[in-house]
Amino acid sequence: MKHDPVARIRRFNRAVTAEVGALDDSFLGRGRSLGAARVLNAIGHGIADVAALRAYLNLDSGLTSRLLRGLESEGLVETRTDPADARRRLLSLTAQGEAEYAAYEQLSDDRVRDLLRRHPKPDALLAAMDLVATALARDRIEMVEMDPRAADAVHCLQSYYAELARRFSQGFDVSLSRDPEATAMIRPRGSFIVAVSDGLPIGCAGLKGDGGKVAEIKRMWVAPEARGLGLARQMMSRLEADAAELGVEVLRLDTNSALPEAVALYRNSGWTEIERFNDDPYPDHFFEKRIDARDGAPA
Amino acid sequence: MKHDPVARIRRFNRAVTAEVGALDDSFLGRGRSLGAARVLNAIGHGIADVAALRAYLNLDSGLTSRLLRGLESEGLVETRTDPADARRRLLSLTAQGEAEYAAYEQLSDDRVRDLLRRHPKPDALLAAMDLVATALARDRIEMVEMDPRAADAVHCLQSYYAELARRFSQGFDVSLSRDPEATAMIRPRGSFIVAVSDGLPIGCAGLKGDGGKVAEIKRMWVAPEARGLGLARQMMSRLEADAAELGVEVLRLDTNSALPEAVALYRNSGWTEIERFNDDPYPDHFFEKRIDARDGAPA
DNA sequence: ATGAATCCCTGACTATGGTCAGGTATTCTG
DNA sequence: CAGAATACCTGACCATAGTCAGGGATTCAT
Repeated sequence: MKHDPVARIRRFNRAVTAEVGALDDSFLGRGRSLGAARVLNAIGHGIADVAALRAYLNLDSGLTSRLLRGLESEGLVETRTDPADARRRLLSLTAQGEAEYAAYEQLSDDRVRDLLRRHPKPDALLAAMDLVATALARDRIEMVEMDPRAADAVHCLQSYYAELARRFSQGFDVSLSRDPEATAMIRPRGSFIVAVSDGLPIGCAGLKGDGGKVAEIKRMWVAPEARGLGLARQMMSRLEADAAELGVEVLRLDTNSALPEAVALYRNSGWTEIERFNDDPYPDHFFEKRIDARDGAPA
Repeated sequence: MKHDPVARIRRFNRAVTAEVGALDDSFLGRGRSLGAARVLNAIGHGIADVAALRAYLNLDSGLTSRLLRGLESEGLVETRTDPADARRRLLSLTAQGEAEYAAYEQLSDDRVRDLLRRHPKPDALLAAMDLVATALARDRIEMVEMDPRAADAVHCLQSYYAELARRFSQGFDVSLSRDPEATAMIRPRGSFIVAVSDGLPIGCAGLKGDGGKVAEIKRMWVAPEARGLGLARQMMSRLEADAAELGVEVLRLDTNSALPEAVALYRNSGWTEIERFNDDPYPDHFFEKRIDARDGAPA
């Protein structure tokens, strides 16, 4: 078969390899080796010491030193010993290094913008790229606990509200819903989890507590390109563990039949349907789950 | 902005680079350098002489020779001089080479199958990959004239029929439509064009003639992931040139209002709407275009 | 305070990919 | 048929990426 999945993915690989190669070549056009360019970029991206640089680029210690010496002698990078630990060395770009870094960024930005500008459906292209990137990097998805007011969290919450507005026939207005105050989803009262795939936030879920034995799960959302990977379940079990740690014994949540995937998830992961427990206008399904107190850290 | 298009595409690049790198590493696990592995694979894929190999892998003549000598001394590749031109050398795999080639194929197939098997929506993933690959390779789309019974052409035609069946409220049955005989779309009576992006056929269009001054455009189709790139227009102008070469003076075509993109294309590219000229049950719009006789090759 | 661990460096070495200048055999062109 | 062009090869050379052993400075642990 000529148009089977394997042939299609190989075609994808060839296209993408050619693209990456072309970008590398344009980097080479700036007269520096790829290794040196990668180091310069890493430092520009905020890698601040030699150990972090080695880990980030997966380089041998000797090679790292040599590349750094090269960039130093070009006047692009400065090193100084870490005042906190004189064995360590801190890295920074000189003014000239910043300029070179900006030039590299420009090269890659130009390619990206050109690709998008020339495409008839840039949004569809971006969505497709997100889908592929998430699929390829699915083993490297991280669950990060953060303040729900942090940028990545806000990004997820806004996507969540936008999706509700799309799905609910009557629309959705956050102010009408019982918006949990941020501090109720921060320790010691609760917690907030964001699923991050290589820097891009692709899902969130919050545990809203008041210090008592009952807490609520709120704001469960997974980006469209990441659905089906079991992320909701993972975030949920993470929140259950957090709840156990915080001494919570009963979890509750409300949801809406316009979100059938969510209702199905709760039904088959140990939740029992209960009576309405609030007067929020949007939800029409209510669930409860009793959790085992685990060996959580004492408050 | 953190979630802007540039950041998303860079994330895509990182994910894909990591994937390509991992595949290269697994190739390296077979104890051969990447260059040698690439040569072995190219020969396995049917590259049959040294010049084609150089062009395909974009290698220097000296390097090519050295890699070939290496593979020869390992007993994986055989070379013999081309009987038709004794300066040329023909390449082939030995039995052992075939086995090694199959092992490399297996490595890459395994990764692909694993990716698809683990993904919740393999069809969506493949469609996304096709979209990205087509966007990246859009400058390398080829217009190939071929027999409408060739595999790539048949693939396009079947996709076309399937799409009509989906779009027409009454469905679509090829046998009811005036299916042009293949030979009417082959020179000297007509021609058939397939748009190919790195091996994948992504569009087709046929010129159906009878040797006279009037011919018809038939079977214009563009794959969903390639729409908006101007392919239909390109194929059309190619067919017009072919028609001029074949001495055709008037082109006609029929189409259906369920295909508004097509109707719009014809309206704004020099076609005039005319009366129904056949009794095919499906079309409801009919167009005509007078073409200039060019300096086409005399039949 | 002393030995172990760490961080980073240097110097020696290797494999690989890549370039370049010929060189030989063959084919094409007029 | 002579000279130009083509196809492939060899040998010399280079830059880069990468490995490895060891060494100096510093910090940690007991």
